[in-house]
Amino acid sequence: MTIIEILKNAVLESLAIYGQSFTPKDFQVSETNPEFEGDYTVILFSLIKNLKKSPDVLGSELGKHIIENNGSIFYGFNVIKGFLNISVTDEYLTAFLQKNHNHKSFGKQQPNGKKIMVEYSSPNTNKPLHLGHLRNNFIGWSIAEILKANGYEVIKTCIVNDRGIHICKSMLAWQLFANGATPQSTNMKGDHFVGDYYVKFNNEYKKQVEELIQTGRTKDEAEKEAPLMKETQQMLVDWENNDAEVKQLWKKMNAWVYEGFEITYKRIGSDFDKTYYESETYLLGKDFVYEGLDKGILYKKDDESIWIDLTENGLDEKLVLRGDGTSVYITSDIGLAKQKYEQYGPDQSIYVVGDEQNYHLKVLQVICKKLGMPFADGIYHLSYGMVELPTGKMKSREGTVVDADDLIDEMILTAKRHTEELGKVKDFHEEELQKLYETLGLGAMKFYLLRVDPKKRMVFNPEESIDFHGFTGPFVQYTFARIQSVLKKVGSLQLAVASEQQTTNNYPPSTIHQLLPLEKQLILKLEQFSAAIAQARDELNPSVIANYVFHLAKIFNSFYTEHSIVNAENELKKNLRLSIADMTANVLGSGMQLLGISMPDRM
RNA sequence: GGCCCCGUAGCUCAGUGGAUAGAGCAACAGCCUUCUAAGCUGUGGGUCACACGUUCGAAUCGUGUCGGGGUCACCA
Repeated sequence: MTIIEILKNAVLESLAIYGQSFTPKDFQVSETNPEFEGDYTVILFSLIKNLKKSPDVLGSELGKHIIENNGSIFYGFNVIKGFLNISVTDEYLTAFLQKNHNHKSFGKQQPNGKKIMVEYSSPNTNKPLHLGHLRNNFIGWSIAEILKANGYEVIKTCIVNDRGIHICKSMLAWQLFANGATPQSTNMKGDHFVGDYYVKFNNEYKKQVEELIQTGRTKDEAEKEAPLMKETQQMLVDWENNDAEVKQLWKKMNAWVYEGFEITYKRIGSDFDKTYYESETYLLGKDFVYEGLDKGILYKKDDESIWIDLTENGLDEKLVLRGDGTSVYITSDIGLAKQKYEQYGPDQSIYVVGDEQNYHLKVLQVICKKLGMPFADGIYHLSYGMVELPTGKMKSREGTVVDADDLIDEMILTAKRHTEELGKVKDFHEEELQKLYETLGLGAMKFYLLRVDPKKRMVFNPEESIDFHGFTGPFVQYTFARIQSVLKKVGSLQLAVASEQQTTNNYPPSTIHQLLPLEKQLILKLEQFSAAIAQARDELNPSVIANYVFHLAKIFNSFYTEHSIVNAENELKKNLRLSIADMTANVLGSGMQLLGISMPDRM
């Protein structure tokens, strides 16, 4: 149990003396504002109405009662206006520290038997990944880790959008303009190579449309009649008819893209337990359409197309099958959702998808519900905001995207520059250096993208490079490296002995009441780690963890500057501070691991 | 136009019913003979878009206005 939970229970027990029943939701407990004495605060306003007591009287009575019955945990209180401020005893905190400082998985929950699927990443195979994909990947990966830390079994999945008209565009452009060039012959990364042909297509297509408009066509007509568009559509038809030549080209170009993606995914540490390919799933979902038709949930229009009416849900009428019997996006998505459920039987299925698809995901869930799918209620759209540039949205077609590979390179280079300027690791071998640059560069980038609430849009300014100071990944990594340095200096042997002494022989009573403010603050903060993990799960929000580790590191750095660990006043203090340092490093390490960020021992 | 999201310091963001609204960056002033200065300490910086309302108490909840974005495809 956390201290806040203990305090809440203590309040409830104390309230029982008034003969009324209360629940934990009837009052709030928060951290005490630093300007007042105390560690945690019970807010009394919501209670005084029912009890018809003044805040002062209620606060005093509660405070007294809580301390009488929980003397080993709480020791002093004051009541100011409607706030009851209570202090936590040093005994409790030191005992907590002794018990947990060496506990590597502190804060994490035991398996709870529930299974959650997390779908993220979902790239298109016609262009390389950009900054928006990075945000998606980092959020998805981190959410999976956070769920695991809360005891869930997690299956990470990815649906690759490897077919459709947009894929044919780059295929056609390659056929027309490449003269047989390959990633090898041009020495390019496969996904970038293919992406360039997608851009090429759009440029040429635009020219054709403009020419047609000059001959007097409307924009709509021109867009439909442009030869490139007609050829693309023909190619899609050929693809669906299993035309050998088209399929072969498709396979060849997709292989190039996968090769490129593989490199990027490996660098950023994204991985999946199961990858679905749209080319294999796009035909799914037709069976339920005919079922739904029989049940009268769906209806057919004159042109044989099949629809569902969602107007009673505040949505529109939605097409689920074209007149020619082919699927649309929503149909295969429902089919895939069903397949995922049949294959893995998750209790919940989280879709990490951009907020521009809010409507689509809403429709998906509503249709599944109407069709009586058992997994409908478990669908959850983790809707994250777009990464925008100061000039607005990133648009592939206008070349205003921040390329993922470029950004990663730049981050690693910046890490290298900082490291060389500081010159602290001159004894590192080339391989160690390279690893360090990656750890720091990726750490900075992941932290930057995860420290913001996923739901919110965020602005990235390419002119200002991502920082390595302040509220950043490297700041937390630096704190960790400093601790490692201290622990190394003392030697792991001594630390082991120290912790053994502490658990077998308690501190003499005369010394335990003397935690210094920063020591106490740190232990209190460490104690809140499990609450942070739980909050991150409740909100499906990695930024909770980013904020937590930053604040912990911040307090530690103040402590580190203020008090010497190795040259502490006496052996007891030294052991205490070593335990604090050790536990801080452990918690920073597991917190950052939840964000997909690794820690260097030196930097 | 309908529906949805957002508006907090110069910039990027926390805070979503509690005490005098916080960080980081940027600016300025200090701190390395002592465990890593990618650090620490301090200063300045706010009409929480605006108005009205609910409440003992509102950045937080409600209504309206203004501003920004998304979406409303037989694209994915």
